[in-house]
Amino acid sequence: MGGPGKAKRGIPPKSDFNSWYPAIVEIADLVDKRYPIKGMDVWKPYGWKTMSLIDALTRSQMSRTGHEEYNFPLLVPEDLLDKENQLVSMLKAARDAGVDPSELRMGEEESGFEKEVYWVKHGGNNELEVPMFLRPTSETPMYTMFSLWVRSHADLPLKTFQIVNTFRYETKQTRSFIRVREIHFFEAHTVHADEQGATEQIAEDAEIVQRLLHELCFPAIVSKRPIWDTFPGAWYSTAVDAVMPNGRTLQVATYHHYRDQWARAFDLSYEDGDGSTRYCHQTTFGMSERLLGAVVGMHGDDNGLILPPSIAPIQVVIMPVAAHSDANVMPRVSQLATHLSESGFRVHLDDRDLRPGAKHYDWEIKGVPVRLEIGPRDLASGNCVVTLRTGGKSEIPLDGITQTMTQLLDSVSDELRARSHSYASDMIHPFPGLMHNETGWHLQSPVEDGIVYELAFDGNDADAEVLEKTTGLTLLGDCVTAYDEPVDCAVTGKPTNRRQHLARMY
RNA sequence: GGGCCCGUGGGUUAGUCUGGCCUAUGCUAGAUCGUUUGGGACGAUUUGACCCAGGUUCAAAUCCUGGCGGGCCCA
Repeated sequence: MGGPGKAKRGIPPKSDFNSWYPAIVEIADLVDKRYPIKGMDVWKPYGWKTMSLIDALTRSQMSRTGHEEYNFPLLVPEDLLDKENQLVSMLKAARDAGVDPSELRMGEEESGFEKEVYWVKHGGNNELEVPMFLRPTSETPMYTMFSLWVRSHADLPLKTFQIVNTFRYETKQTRSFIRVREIHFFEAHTVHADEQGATEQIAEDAEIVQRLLHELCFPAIVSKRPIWDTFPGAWYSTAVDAVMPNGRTLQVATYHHYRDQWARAFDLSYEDGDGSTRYCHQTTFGMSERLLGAVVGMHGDDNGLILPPSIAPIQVVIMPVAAHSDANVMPRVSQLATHLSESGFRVHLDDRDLRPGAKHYDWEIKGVPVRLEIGPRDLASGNCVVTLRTGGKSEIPLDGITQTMTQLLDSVSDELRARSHSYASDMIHPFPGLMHNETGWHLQSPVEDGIVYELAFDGNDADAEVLEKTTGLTLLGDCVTAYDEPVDCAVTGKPTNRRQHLARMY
């Protein structure tokens, strides 16, 4: 039998997030994890459509802001890495010369991506003279070409993007959409005449992210990463972190201001109006299927996914009810499906010969925002029965159904935003504070699992390590919304407006 | 980087410690037929598994070694 309280298709409760998440991505038919390579899932049609709709939102933002889509090769010859290494050592020299050593974290990687790339060393049976690697990101291949394309100030700004697969040889535990080896990656790369142009681009990126988050219906913490977490070659990096239900943060987007550091390494320069040669300034903006991971984690519940209407492959599922008892039901239902579909909604007609309950559960697991049913009773009354995935069931008139549908979908989006905003802010608590005595630094009260802590922090790297060591958490960096009034720094005690967060990161 | 655990039909699970009675259990999913159908239907029939390679042994799902795959914890 199985009453209402029973486990449904083996979905663990969402409160057990570490079990719920991996189960739901497969039960909802987003991916199949059984492909025999760790961290490489098969995208199934439902998951791929959802991701494609996220990509479509991204593409529309790119088009609105004048970026053009490119598609660069997957393979990169090894010798191009030399330029990247050159850049890293240049930066290191610059740091050693001019940067306060307290801002540097010891034992930093010098080799960049080298340890986490996949190598192609053979062509057929022959060993390649120049080995190639699979792109972990596309700075190297793209900037090689940019330096050929950019000649004069008239070529600038160059605003490009691509949505491609990138590869990283992860050795840590992988999770669908969150930590994978083949990454479905969006990367925008722009080239500007000067620092100001690049800075404006960063502001545009920030705005694009906010628009996307609005459509995906969840909030995020936007922080300028600490120096030691800055992307190699970047002047500074800004990261967008979603707070997942278990309190861990998930970095869903980053944008980097490179100034002219990469341009110097790749000899990317242009002739200015006055005939002088200048180095370009660049930015990068990256996102991935982690956006989908955040959507899944943020909105789902014990019954399955809940997809925001903006990216739901099926926005409304229509099903006949008791069609066996009235031959007029089916024609009416398919007519309605056609009507809604022609009005621009993503519609699915579920005319499978199953009992209604079985269908209901199917579409709940898949997170379809609106379900619409028509049976003999509705035929008589001119109504249909509407159920929202966020809750609530009502009868509505079939007259004016397209306007009603728009409102219903909007109300689902609004409800998702309200839920995720209140949930995320519930998970952010004030930092309990530190005290110092002869045995060192101690927390004034222990940190809880699954909580993101907010604090004022104005210290250097050594101070940050105190925070990270005592809490076991990671500092996200300077939140873009600072405190209005100065607050005492959690370590140094100096008043500061710098608002930061400590969290366990994915 | 260090430590620990696991691998049985599509999914999940019993059996592994103590080798034989395993021709491998339950649930779920799948197939066929019939009865059903406004929130997970029922009956009958049926398909389907010991990760791979070695080793120990009269005998290996079970013990040993390695590989591959998966998971957990700590820095």
